[in-house]
Formats: sequence, C-alpha cells, structure tokens
Amino acid sequence: MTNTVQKRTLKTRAKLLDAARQVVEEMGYPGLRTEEVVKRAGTAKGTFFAHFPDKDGLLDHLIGADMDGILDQMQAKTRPQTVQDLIDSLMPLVRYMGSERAVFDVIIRRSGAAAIEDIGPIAVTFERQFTLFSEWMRTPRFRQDVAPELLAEGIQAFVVQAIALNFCALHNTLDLPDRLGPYLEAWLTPGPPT
Amino acid sequence: MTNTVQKRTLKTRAKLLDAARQVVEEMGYPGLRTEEVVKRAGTAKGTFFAHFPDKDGLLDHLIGADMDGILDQMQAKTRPQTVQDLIDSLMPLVRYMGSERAVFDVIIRRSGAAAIEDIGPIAVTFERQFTLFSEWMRTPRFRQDVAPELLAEGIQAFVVQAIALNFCALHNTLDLPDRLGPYLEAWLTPGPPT
DNA sequence: ATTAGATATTGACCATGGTCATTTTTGGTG
DNA sequence: CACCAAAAATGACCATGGTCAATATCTAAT
Repeated sequence: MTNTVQKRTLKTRAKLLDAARQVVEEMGYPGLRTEEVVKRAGTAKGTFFAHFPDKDGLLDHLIGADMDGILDQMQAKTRPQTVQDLIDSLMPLVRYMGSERAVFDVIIRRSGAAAIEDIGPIAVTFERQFTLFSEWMRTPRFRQDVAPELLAEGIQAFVVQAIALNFCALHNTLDLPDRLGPYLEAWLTPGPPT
Repeated sequence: MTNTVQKRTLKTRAKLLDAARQVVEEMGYPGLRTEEVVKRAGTAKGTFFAHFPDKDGLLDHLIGADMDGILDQMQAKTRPQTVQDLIDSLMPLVRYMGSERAVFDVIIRRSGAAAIEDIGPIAVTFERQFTLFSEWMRTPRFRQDVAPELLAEGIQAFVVQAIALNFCALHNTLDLPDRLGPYLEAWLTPGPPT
C-alpha cells in the first residue's frame, strides 16, 4: 500500500496560496473569492476544497504565516524590561492583528480549535505567543505573586480586548498602545494592594 | 407627508422573532435558516431583510434579549464583596456566553460596532456590563490603585479569554469558574508588589 | 513496461444568504 | 368615500461557499 504525498500536491497548494496572496493584495481580504483564487491558480474549485477544509482554512494559512513571521522577529529580541518595553515589543503583532476587521475576525475564530486535529497555523501561533510571553514574564521586573503563565494569558486577553475596543465606534478614541498601556501596567506592575 | 411606523411592522417583526426562537429551539443556532424562519413567520424572504440587515442582525436581537434578561438578574443583586462572590454573580452571564460556539461567535462579532448607527442589542449589553462592573468595583474590597472602569474592562477581557480557552481543545481542561478564579484574583486583589 | 490501487483533480451541482424592481397595504386628507 | 404618497411586503433572482461522483494521474511492486 502506497501512502505518500505526491509532488504535485505541494505544487498545487503553493499555486493556490500564491494566487490567494495575489488576490488579497489586489482586492483585500473582504474581496477574496474562492472562484478568483481558483481561476488564478489554474485549478478547479474542488481542488481548492481538497486542500483546505473551507475558506477560513485558507485564511488561517495566510494570516498564520504572517503572524509566524512577526513572532520570529519578536523572539529574536531580548526580554522586555519594562511595560513600555513590552508594549514596544508587542506592537508589531498587535498592529497586524488589528489591521483589518476581517483579519481580526479570522484570528479570533481560529485562535483555538474544538479538536486537536483541526488546530491550524493561527492556533499554533497563539501557543507560540503563550510560550514566549511566559518566558518574558520570568523576571523580577514584573509581578511575582502569580505564575508567569497566568501573566502570559492575561497579556493575550488584554491584547484582544484592546483591539476589539479599537474597532468599536464607542471606544476607538485611544490609540492602540495608549489603550494597552494602562491594562498592562495594572496587570504586570500593580501598585500597593488595598 | 406621513412618516410613521405602521402597526403591521411591529407585528411582522414579532412574527419573525417568534419564528426564529422556535427554529432555534428545534434545530439549534447552527440549524437556523432564514428560509425556515420566513416560512414559519408566513412572510417573504425580502421581508426578513427589510427588518434585519442580515442574519447576524436577527441573532443579535435574540441573543441580546437573553443577555439583557441575565443582566437584569445581575443588577438586582447586591454588590459582590469578594472575588468568589463576583464569580458567582458573573456565572449566569458567562455560562450563557459560553453555552455554544455559535452563540459566543455572534457575541464577539457584535460586542462592538464600527459605526454608532449599527450598534445592536449585544453591543448595548456590553455597555451595560461595563457600567455594572464599574459600579461593582467601587469598593475597597478590590484594588484601589486603578480606576474602577479599568477594572471593569479587565473583567470583560478575562471573561472572554476564559470562554475562548474553554472552547479550545488544548485548554478545555478546567471548568469555567476555575479558570476565571485565578484571573480575577490576580486582577482584582493582587498580592504584594515586586 | 504493465498494472493496480492509492492519490489528486475536475466541474456540474447544490444550499443558503442576500438584493431589488414591482406590487400591495396603510393611513391621512379633501 | 376616493385618492394619494409613503411604507411595507413580495418573490424571482443573484452571488458565493461548499459537495461529490466521476475521471485522471501518480507510484510502487512485479
């Protein structure tokens, strides 16, 4: 019994991803149509859905790859020493996540998965974030009364909150770093307790 | 020039909402089809979209109404005095928000709006939450070094985070209140600073 | 080189959300 | 009551994501 991935599979997948990037470039995420992707890739529609479970699956790959690149940059830097430092380090990721409503929506939808087998690239980057942030928190510069992992999850929560509020007409008065600042100050370097 | 809302408008809208509730009852949110709603309401499809901007708009109303009811209950209670107390008060809302993936997704998508004019029922309940939580935070039982409003936004962020992780295969090991506990302890009653 | 079975591709087809020009109903006015 | 303009309802139609039985292609074994 053969059970190999054929070479053309990788080629076709690459063609689809390239075509998709091109379409996003030209029409933006809201203008992305599977028909158009398939047309440019020179494949049939069915091929698309043999490679990706659905349109979200494609977006997951495109956006996940971008996020992975940003995380590479972040990982190359030294551990942030202050909250301001942390925000500076976070901003590339935060700006990307909040760059478009369509992007943010996909990221939120795919940041976790109901089953292990459909964990996609974005969900993987969230695990990477978690690991990286946990590592960053292992310093006396930030509060020591709770585990670094908990602090890391909190950072993720506040990043999402800040971006979400920034998309909201009632709350988009503040710039992203200005919104993130108070959250993270309060979370990571709390003042005197009551 | 007449410029009034006709009586039948309200009737039709009520029929649509009733029909929708019925369909959700029978098939759940994932099984909700506009065709089915319209059929049961005895109207044409176009009528549906004259009353709601899109399917999400209908869900916004259904879910927003539920959340409003829960907030009524919460508002009737006295101000929570401890984190555990707070969690108990929050749980009805949290359980509802996390009851189904489909419900959570709509809530997240509609918790804010890009333009004032398309703020829907769910977005309104998020403002209500914010006001209520801010009020709850006006007590020396919780940390005093940051504004109650900031604490309130943090509570919202952690509620969303807890529910999101609970839907994720990699993280759904903890029960919701057990996940929320550490977050809110750390957020509202931080230990000795570094 | 042939063949068999696994793997990949195809495109007609379906399901469903959403549109809009047309028709019907409403309620105020002379 | 008859009339009219605004408001509401209609349903054929469109756009687009997704399916699947049929077909083509690959690869390994002989």
